[in-house]
Amino acid sequence: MNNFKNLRGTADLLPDQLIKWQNVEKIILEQLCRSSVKEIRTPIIEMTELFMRGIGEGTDVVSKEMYTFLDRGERSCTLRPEGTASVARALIQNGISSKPLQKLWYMGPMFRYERPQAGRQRQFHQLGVEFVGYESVRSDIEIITLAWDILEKLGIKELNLEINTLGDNIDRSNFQKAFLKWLEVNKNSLDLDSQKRIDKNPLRILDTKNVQTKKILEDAPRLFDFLSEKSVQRYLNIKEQLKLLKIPYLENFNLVRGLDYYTHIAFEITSGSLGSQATVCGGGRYDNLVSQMGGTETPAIGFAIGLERLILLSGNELEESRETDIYIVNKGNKAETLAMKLSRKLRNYDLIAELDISGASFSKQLKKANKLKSKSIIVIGDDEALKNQFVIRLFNNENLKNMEETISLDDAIKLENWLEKNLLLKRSSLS
RNA sequence: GCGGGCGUCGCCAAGUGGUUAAGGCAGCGGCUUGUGGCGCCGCUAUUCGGGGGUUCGAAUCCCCUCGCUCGCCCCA
Repeated sequence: MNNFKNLRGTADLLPDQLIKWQNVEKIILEQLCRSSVKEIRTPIIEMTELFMRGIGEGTDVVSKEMYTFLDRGERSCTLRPEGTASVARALIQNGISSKPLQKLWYMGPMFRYERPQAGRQRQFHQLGVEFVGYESVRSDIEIITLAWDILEKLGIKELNLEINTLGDNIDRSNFQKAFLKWLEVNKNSLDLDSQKRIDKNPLRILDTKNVQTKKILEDAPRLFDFLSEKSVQRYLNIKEQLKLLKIPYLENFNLVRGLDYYTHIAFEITSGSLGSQATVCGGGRYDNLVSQMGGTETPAIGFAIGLERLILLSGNELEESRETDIYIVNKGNKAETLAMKLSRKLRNYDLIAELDISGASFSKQLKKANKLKSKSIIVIGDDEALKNQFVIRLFNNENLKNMEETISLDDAIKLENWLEKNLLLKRSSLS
């Protein structure tokens, strides 16, 4: 067993699985298109510095999960762990002030160096959507609605939307001061993990999973009490609009999220049926990221959906692929040439026409057609080829001996009539 | 980084110290070289993740190692 294997935490996606992926992606893309969100593609590797500054050095993602290496020029490079920082970089670099309002999406692989487990891999895929330049509450709502609708269009049930607000920078630093004071007093009652976070990233202590710490935190100062009037109003406004749109949500004051750049609204959509990796979508507002990275002051909001988890949640009705319309059985020199010409012709009708190129016997080719559940077959041997003809026949299991028809290669009308009658080909698609 | 579980054919899977390692699915060939469902017949692991040890003898016991998987942390 000295064969090659894929790297830990990576996965091959085989043709059978990809049917579902493609169907899911198609539904997503349609919804994005209808919402007038445009695609952006950025490189999957960036200089390490970008993520350290963009995401924050104190975050878990940066401090212990980055897939980082030196390239041949000794530059530190990192496989992107998420998309937002790259998008911000790309916009700044390409002149954000000339296009101050942009609704963007991207889809592709992301990398996080962690121990893999159910619903978590080192290479995984995300759909990300970013509304850049938008600061209104309506853009918050539009983003949440878009995420919600995509999940709904995919037929996913039993989802929970959790929301929280983190306020703006000033709110947060006011809270942090008070919180740190409280932490000093209560430090020793916290679990070890949380103690370590006091210096690195105190906010994250809020969403600890440690039951003991959770209980103690109940007496800690609350971020919400430190919000300015304006921030509170903003949050109340969001809740009101969600109610108007009948999008159910839960408030979770401990929802902090792992990336440093969030401000105001933060949200997650989770599903109980995903096991311990419950989050399928996470997002929030990041009004300071662009300016922090050297761009002009630009508010923005976005979310990311984990595609692997999404696939896990979507129903198996999405596993069905388009069936073969016509399987072309052919053998013999003349027949093979004719079959090639014919297959190209048929594909112009937007039919799935599979040309058998195995060279196997007629019997084998027919068995293959049967296994593929092809709706119809065409048979061409040299006998037919000599007369420039082929035999076409419906191919279903109820009637073994279906009526077949012999058609001349040049008789387009007869062929089209047959296709229209038997394969429900629409006249309008004929060319 | 830390815990638990598991590694027998492409996939599922029996075997738990004794001559040739069940079976099913898939694949290939045939019955039927030019006409498909079903059926029947045959083929497909000198080898049990890898290495070492114990033993007359190991897939089965011991040690090491690698891999997978689930959970913790965190996230998509």
